[in-house]
Amino acid sequence: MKATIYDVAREAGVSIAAVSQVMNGKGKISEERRGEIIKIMERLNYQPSVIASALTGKKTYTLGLLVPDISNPFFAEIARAVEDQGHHMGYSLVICSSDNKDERVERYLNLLQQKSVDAMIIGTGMDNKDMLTPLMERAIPIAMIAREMPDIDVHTVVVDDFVGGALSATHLLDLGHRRMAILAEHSKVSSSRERVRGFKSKLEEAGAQLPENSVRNCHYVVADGKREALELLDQSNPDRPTALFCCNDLLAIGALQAAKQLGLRVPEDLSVIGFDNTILASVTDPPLTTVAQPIEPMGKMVVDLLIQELKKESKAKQRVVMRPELIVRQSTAAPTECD
Amino acid sequence: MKATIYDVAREAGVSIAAVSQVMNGKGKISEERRGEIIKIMERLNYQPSVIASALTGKKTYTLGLLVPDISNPFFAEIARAVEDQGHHMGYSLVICSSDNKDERVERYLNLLQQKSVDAMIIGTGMDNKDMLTPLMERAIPIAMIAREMPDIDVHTVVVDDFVGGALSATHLLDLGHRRMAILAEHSKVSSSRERVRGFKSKLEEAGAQLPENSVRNCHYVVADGKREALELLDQSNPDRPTALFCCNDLLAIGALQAAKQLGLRVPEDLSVIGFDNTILASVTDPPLTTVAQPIEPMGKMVVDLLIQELKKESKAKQRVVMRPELIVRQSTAAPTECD
DNA sequence: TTGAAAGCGTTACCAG
DNA sequence: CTGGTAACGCTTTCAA
Repeated sequence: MKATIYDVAREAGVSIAAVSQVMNGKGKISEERRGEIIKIMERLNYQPSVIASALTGKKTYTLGLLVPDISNPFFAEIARAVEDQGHHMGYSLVICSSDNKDERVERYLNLLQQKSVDAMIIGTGMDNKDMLTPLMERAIPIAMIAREMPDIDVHTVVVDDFVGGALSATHLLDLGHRRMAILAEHSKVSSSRERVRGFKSKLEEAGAQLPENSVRNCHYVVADGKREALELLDQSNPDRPTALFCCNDLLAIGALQAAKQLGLRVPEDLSVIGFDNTILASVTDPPLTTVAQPIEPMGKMVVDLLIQELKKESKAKQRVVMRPELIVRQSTAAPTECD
Repeated sequence: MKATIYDVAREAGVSIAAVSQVMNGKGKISEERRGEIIKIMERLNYQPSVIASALTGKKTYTLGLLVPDISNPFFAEIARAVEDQGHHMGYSLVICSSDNKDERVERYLNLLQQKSVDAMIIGTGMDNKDMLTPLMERAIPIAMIAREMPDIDVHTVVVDDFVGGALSATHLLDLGHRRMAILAEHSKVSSSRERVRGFKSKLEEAGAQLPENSVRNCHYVVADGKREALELLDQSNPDRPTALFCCNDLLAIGALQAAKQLGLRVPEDLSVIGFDNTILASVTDPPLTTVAQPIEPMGKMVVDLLIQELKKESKAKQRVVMRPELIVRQSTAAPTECD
């Protein structure tokens, strides 16, 4: 069996208290004893039980990460950034994919609580904001990443989605597009809503108008994006858009596939713009113009915020907004007029 | 504060043992009391502490997943499959990215032990097989996924990598290629070694020969693949290969990028074949011919194997080998002769 | 049926 | 400095 603190104490001929102290560097122990004890710990290959120490009120050194889908490259990249910084600070990560379903969110939230994670990072949307109140009552630090929950006092790390949408609109307008449409995520996703808002606002500024029914809400998967794009690009529609703003790279890929299926060339016949700048954007055909989020800094930041709160070094919840950046690749170009 | 079993007991006017029993459905309790207690638990929003119950010898209901890099789409997809099945069985997942570095593997292995995960899923290679022995001594169930560790008695779920390599070779040979090269992963990765073996064996069967120095070991990132491909495709080389077999999709993407940079058309001037059939393969330019692994069944299988062992329902370690499938897309074609 | 009590492995307080 | 010892929240005998 695994060696316990008792084994070490017995072997060293001291009390468990002494052993505990050398582990935590607390209390006073003679250098001599300390050295001996350490030697014994090594010999026995003693590994203190996180479980036991957590029970006495200490931390579990575990963070929960709730995202819609870890197999979505954007969230996988977020997870990696969070994992790295967490690991760096001595924390490990349990990941949960919610599929944007409230019931799954709730289950996972409960589970993570029962497992006493030290803090929670939430990158998934949810309709019912009350789901977080139990956590807040229990004073479990919470941070949102790439997503917001207004009216709730938690840390938040986001990119300026409004600006990201605006950036895209400006790019498309500059290129000469006037008839555009949007592939948005599920309406419960705050970031997507903001992107749409930013995009529209620039359009209005420029006097351009979105045709009726041209903002499509999709679940965040490729198939949905494709289906909606297919409808939007329906040849029989005289007002067919010349450009599509997609609220994430996956949707953009769906749009690309739809275009290919319809025999539309990108970017000649249709411009497509994505969001997130995941690895996908760099490998598509053609490579995707997209709005980049600074994923790594964002991941690092949430962890820092949370750990700071855990150490009680911080008082107020912070909201940090990072700058998006338009990455122009080859899926956007001036529209070729042919009406 | 959080309600404990004591709160419930006091409120219900019973002993904590009674409460414990209704939670675990053990022992005998009158229906009457049972109902009351349940009511109280709900009223108090009581959530038993996994930590505490784990300390008394029960499980933590947590699985560790060790992969090279969670932001690599292949492993992200694996993680999702594992998470789903785990969640289904009541387990959560802590993920660890090793970057294929033994020191990181070791750190994580220790960490997961200290946190008392119930079992470990390993999808990362390691040089030093002894790292697993402490786990085995402590009887922590281990399963390898998409990777093997010979000489070690653990569950293993892999695709038949040898066959996958052979499939690729056959495809390329049928197309008429004779001069080929390979972009392999780090030599410590068993799956990659097998793929190379399978590929070579078919080549030899056909009397084709790999030129000197044409199996390149790369770390598993795109940049490496590109750099090596650049060398392999060096124009000044009269024996420049007409086809590249890449041991994963990421490497294939690197090859695609190298080809583009050199002005080589794919598949006309160069055929490229990947492995894994991640989402990446379907979106590249051109879409990638690749060998598919049944990721979801594999993820489900490891979890089942492990849980089965945890329940002591199983005796021997199993090794399950699944069938790879060649997915032909547009990155492979007959070579155009021009020597 | 029910409850008292002994752990599980640590931490932390408090006397020596 | 050092060692007892009471928690921590739950499970599990063992009596009653």
